Amino acid sequence: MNEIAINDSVSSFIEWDSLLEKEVTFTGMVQNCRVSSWGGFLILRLPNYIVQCVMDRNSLNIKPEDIPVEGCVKVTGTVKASSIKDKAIHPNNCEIHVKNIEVLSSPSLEQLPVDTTKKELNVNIHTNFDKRPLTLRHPKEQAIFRISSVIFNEFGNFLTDNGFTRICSPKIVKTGAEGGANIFKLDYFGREAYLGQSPQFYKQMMVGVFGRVFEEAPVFRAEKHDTSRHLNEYISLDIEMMLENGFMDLIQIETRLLKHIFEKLKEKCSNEIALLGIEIPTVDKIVTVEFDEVHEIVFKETGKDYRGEKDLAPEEETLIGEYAKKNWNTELVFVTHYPTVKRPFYTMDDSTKEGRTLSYDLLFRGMEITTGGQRLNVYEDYLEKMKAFGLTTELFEGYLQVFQYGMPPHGGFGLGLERLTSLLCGLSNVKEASLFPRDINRLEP
RNA sequence: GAUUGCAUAGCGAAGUUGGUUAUCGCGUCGGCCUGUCAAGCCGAAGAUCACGGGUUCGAGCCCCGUUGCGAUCGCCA
Repeated sequence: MNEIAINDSVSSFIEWDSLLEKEVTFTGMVQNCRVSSWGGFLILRLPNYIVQCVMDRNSLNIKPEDIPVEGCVKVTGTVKASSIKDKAIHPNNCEIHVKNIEVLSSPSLEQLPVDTTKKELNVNIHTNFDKRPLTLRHPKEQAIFRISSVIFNEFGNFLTDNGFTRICSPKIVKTGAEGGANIFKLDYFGREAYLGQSPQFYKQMMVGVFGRVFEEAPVFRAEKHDTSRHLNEYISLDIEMMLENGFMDLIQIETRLLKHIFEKLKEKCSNEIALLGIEIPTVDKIVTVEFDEVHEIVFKETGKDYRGEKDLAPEEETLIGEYAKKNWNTELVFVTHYPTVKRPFYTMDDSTKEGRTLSYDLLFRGMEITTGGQRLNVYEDYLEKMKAFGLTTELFEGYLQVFQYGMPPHGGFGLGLERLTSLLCGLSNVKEASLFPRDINRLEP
């Protein structure tokens, strides 16, 4: 038996200012190594930092040219003040003057398949994904996923602070949220099962327990879409809550949530924001527009007549995004009152507007990032609506039971993490905001 | 499922009307360089032009097929 004292030796946050002129030892990966006759510069990738080391050939135990890019090294040296221009390097106000470098490991390849040492990665999206374990090491790729990580965390932090309880619903399910189409089938001990396309049923059931719940988890879509805004597996940021004032409660809380996330991004990701050269919006108001109004605005502005269409075309979303930026000074537009026929059966109709629902999409920079709305909460209403939609109730018994037990007025929304990340980071394809994207062609790495 | 485009060295690209040895940048390798920050300078190696067939005196380039990939639509977040 060994009794070991607990310490913080694995903490990875470094008080650089307090280490000035002091000797330090760090283990890191070689991001880049620029060799010169007098020595050179070693750019070292540490947890949370990319730090510059200075090598003086005369006082170093090894030759700088023997240090391999993407090798792992243990360096010992003294922290000195500095002023570094490279935005990928942080901290940029100090550097380590090294005296000892131990190479712990080296790549086994003679030549790495892509060059991660330059300012831009400069690869096709296909190569980028094929060589993902390497390409993700590029500072700009790292930045995307640090931003994604903060969004994920702050989504949970904000909701937890506002009385929501985190839930983890099953991903192996008996039925999909829409009735069984376009979902991945799998063998479950000889029975047919599916990968969950949405936590919808479970988060509703949990509203009956906690009143306010959220979940951040993957969902699976078997649709053969092949576009720059679709993934077959993505992270869905979901909430579901009791409503006091109808579905406007959802729009209020989503706006406050995004405001919180954006403010935290500015606070925690200033290096990444500067490196990517992106702008995080300031949220200071809510702009809503009814579904039918969007068709009218698009018609008035462009002459393109989508009136009578039961959904928004991607072109319309882009146009209304531009229009909102120009005329309403906002990048976030809530489009409300979508047609009943285009919304799932659990969506509540607006009793004052024939054929329209108490639901909305949130468009950010002209792309849909959220669908939300008020749900039916009376058992008989479900039976009626499902009949009208041609759905049999048998497959949904496990779900529908909750409405027999009594349910409050409630609603929720789902936010696509990769879509939000890619729009914030100015990426041209949502897959670039997925670590290891799954699309119609890609199953690995 | 539909429309459209692309495939040239490890990576990213150029290649004219079909014409001799396929060009450039990065990376790699060798040499040089006292502070870089997409480091710099000199040199070298590296290509079955995706695969199969066809037209032609001659194909990276034109045609057909196959495979792989990108973009767009439907659908969605």
